[in-house]
Formats: sequence, C-alpha cells, structure tokens
Amino acid sequence: MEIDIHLPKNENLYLINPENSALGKKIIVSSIGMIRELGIEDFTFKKLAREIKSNEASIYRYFTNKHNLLVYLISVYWEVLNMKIEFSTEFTVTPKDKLDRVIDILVNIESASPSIKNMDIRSLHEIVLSESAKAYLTKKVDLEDQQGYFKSYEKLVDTISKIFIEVNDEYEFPRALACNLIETTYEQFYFSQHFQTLTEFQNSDSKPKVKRFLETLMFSVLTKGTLN
Amino acid sequence: MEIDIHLPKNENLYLINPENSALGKKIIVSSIGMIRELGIEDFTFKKLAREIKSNEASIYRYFTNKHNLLVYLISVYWEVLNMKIEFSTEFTVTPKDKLDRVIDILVNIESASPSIKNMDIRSLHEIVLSESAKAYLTKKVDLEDQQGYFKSYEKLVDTISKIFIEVNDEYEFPRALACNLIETTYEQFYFSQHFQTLTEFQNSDSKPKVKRFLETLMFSVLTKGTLN
DNA sequence: CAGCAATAATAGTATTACTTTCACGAATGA
DNA sequence: TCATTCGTGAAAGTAATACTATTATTGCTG
Repeated sequence: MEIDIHLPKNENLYLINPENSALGKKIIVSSIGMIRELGIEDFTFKKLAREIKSNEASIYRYFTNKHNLLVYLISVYWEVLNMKIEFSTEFTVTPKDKLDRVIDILVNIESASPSIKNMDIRSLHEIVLSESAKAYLTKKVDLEDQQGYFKSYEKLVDTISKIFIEVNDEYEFPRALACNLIETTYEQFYFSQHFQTLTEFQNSDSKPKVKRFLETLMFSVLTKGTLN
Repeated sequence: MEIDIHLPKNENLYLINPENSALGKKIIVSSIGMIRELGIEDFTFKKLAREIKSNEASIYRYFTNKHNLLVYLISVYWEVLNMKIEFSTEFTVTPKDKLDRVIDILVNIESASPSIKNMDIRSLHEIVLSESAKAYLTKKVDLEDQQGYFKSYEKLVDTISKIFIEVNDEYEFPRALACNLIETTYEQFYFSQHFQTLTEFQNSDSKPKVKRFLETLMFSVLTKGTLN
C-alpha cells in the first residue's frame, strides 16, 4: 500500500523542501536508515553523502544541520501518527472506543503502516524510540519552539487530548496526560528492549502487555470516580 | 545542613574515584555548574580544565569521557533521591502515605535538599531534567547496562515499585509504573518550562499542579477496582 | 632526602561540522 | 537561441572536538 499524503511541516526545518527533488528524497530515505543504524551522534552528512553518492555541501543546502534533519524526520512521524488517529477515530462513536483506537495505533504503528514516500516507517519508529527526546532536549528549545519546530507534536497532543476530554470533560490535565501517554509508550518499549529489570514486559510479548498497561493507566485516571 | 553520605555507584563509571582527591572534587563540583549552563553537548573537558585551572589530560584520568561523567552525576542524583525516599518512608505507616511521600519528594527535591559534598543539588536537578534521558539513549546502552551504569536508577525503581506493591499487591506492572512516575515528573516540569501548549501547568504554579496530576494518576491505577 | 604518584604542560591526531570557492550541465525565459 | 540562473558536485579550508602520548614538575611519604 502506498499513500500519498501531503507532508506539511514547518518551512523553517529545511532550506530547500526535500520532497521536491530527487536528491532531497534520497536524503530523506537514506538518512532514516543511517540514523537508525548509527544513532544521531555517529551519523554525519559526510557519511550520508558518501552513501547516496552525493556531496556533503549539497546536503547542507537542504538542511542547516543534522539536528534539523532529525527534527524534520520526527515531525513526519508525528504527522503520520496524527493522521492515522484522525482517520481511525473519525467514525468511531463512543469516546472510550476512540481512546482504545489511539492506544492501539500507538502500540502497533510500525506493524501496520503503509510506506509513505518510500520512507521506512519501521525504521522511523525505531528512531523515534531512541532519538525523539533529543529533538527537544536542547539548549535552543525555546528558540526552536518559537520557530515552530514542534508544531507536529503539538498537533498530535491536541488531537489526543480532545479525545480525553470526550471521555471525561472534567479531567483537569488532558494535555499533560496526552504527553504522558505518548512519551510513556516509547519509553516502555525502549526499556523493555534494553532493561529487563525495569519492566514487566518481555521483548517478545511486550506489545499486548504495554497495551494493557497503557489502557489501565488511561482509563483509570479518566474514569476515576465514575462508576463503570 | 551538610550530610556526609557515602556515594556508592559503579566503579566502572570512573577511572579514579573523584571523591578521594581535591582535583576529583573540583571536577564534580564544577562540572555540575558547567553542564547546567552549557548543556552536555557544548560542555567539554577542555573548558572544564580551564575553569578549574587544571589540565584536560588530568580530567581524562578520572573519567574516560564526558558521557561517563554525566552518567556518574545523574547516578548521584538517583542515589540522593532514593536515600530521601527511604528515610522519609521508613516510619510512615500506611502505604498510601508512603506513596504520597514519594511524589512529594519527586516534586520538591530541589527545594528541600541539603548540600551533599558541595554539590549543588538544584543544578543537578536541572541537569536531570534536560540531560538524564541522554544517559541511556545511546547505541551503547546494552553494554553500559551490563557494566552497571544504571544501577542507581534501577535501585530507585525498585524502591518505588515496592511501595506500589504495598498499596496494591495485585497491580500487574509496578516497575513500568515506577519508571513512568519518575520520567513523567521530569517531562512535565520540562514541558511546563518550555512548551505552554503542552501542559496545563504554568511555570509559576507548576509544582502543586504537577503533584496533583501525579497523585491522581498513581492512585487511580493502583486503587482502581477497589472501592475507596 | 629519595622515590613515587599525581598533576600539569605541550603537542599531536583523526574526525566533525561546517563554509567557501569554483565549475559544470540542465532547464528557463526573453 | 543565447544568456542566466539553479541545482549539484568537487575540493579545499577552518575551527573545534575528543581524544592520546610524551615529558616535565610538583608534593607527599616512608
């Protein structure tokens, strides 16, 4: 399956829109693979240039630095996630079912994603697991936020928090809870992959358990006080 | 107030124990201030050497690299936290009160911490907010975990999860929840400091609200099903 | 006071994260 | 159709980083 979505995102994230040229597309597709393999620290534009048989300086014409490329890639991921959630909850009637859908998508995204613009969503998912926090854990956060670097994430949080409100419009912290849901999902997967002592999830059976963990957590806070 | 605790930690984290020499102590005390100011990316041993009027090579004889120094500092923080929790819950009777104490300590640690070995716990707290995830988000996690780099964190999770079990011994995921509690606390503070759209917490009044957010979250999951 | 360990001074290396300059070919537009 | 400009590539250059190695100097310890 191949879906052609229009990836929005902030123009401040790139110098030349990578979607509009062959080189741009190669940068995106290959960088996903390389960052997944090497991690953002060991990934360099020089290595990428070598891989795609292009030139370091050419890549710098698209992205000011690798940090911006990372933020761009992760934004794409949040866009995809948000889109899936909106599609999937559009015709879902009860708020609780919607919330169920959200959690299901969060937990299963990489196993059920169409390829978008040749991007390997599975690899992107792995990047999100281990690199996404680095996008905002910078001394320049405030400046970058001001320039809209995190708009896609904010949109996603907005979508999810609205569903929380549908479930319980008296709940006081829907946004904080939405951040918590997103971040916790990735943390739990990361922890289950790397620290046996820190989770109850085995790498093998982690998905259904993480799902149950998240469902219990979300439904408990949101329906607390309400009987049934 | 000055408490002299014996900081345990893993011998693999340093080459020479920094607690045993004047230079070692200077490295620790000054690096906390510098990493807080510059962030780990812009912090270098060369700059630190200049600041403490020592030499780059001398610092390298204590820590193999700045990453290990960061992991060391963050471990100290987890040790302090763990200690505070153990002290504070030792004579607390009911499990729910213990959980209350834990959350209170997590939320208020920097405002109520004695200076330990001249370390500025407030600065250390800021480092934990914005740098602690980078300690484990590395391609070398597995190797580092094997060498005990994250033992202090694991101990803390253990302490907290045991309290969860006291509150409800049927709850399925006490460890995952403990990680969630710790990570969420720092995320929420970080988000409230940098992204107005992502939280319900204003920077000014964040503490009591974050506390209520966490209490509601924890008590809901743990007491769900149980009436009252 | 000799001897040793810890520290300092200095220099050196490979790599990173860029920037700059120039040159080429293809498309564009007047 | 010719001139221009655009995107790309090639190459070289720079300042800084993350170390390592060598040698000198201090200061304490037996």
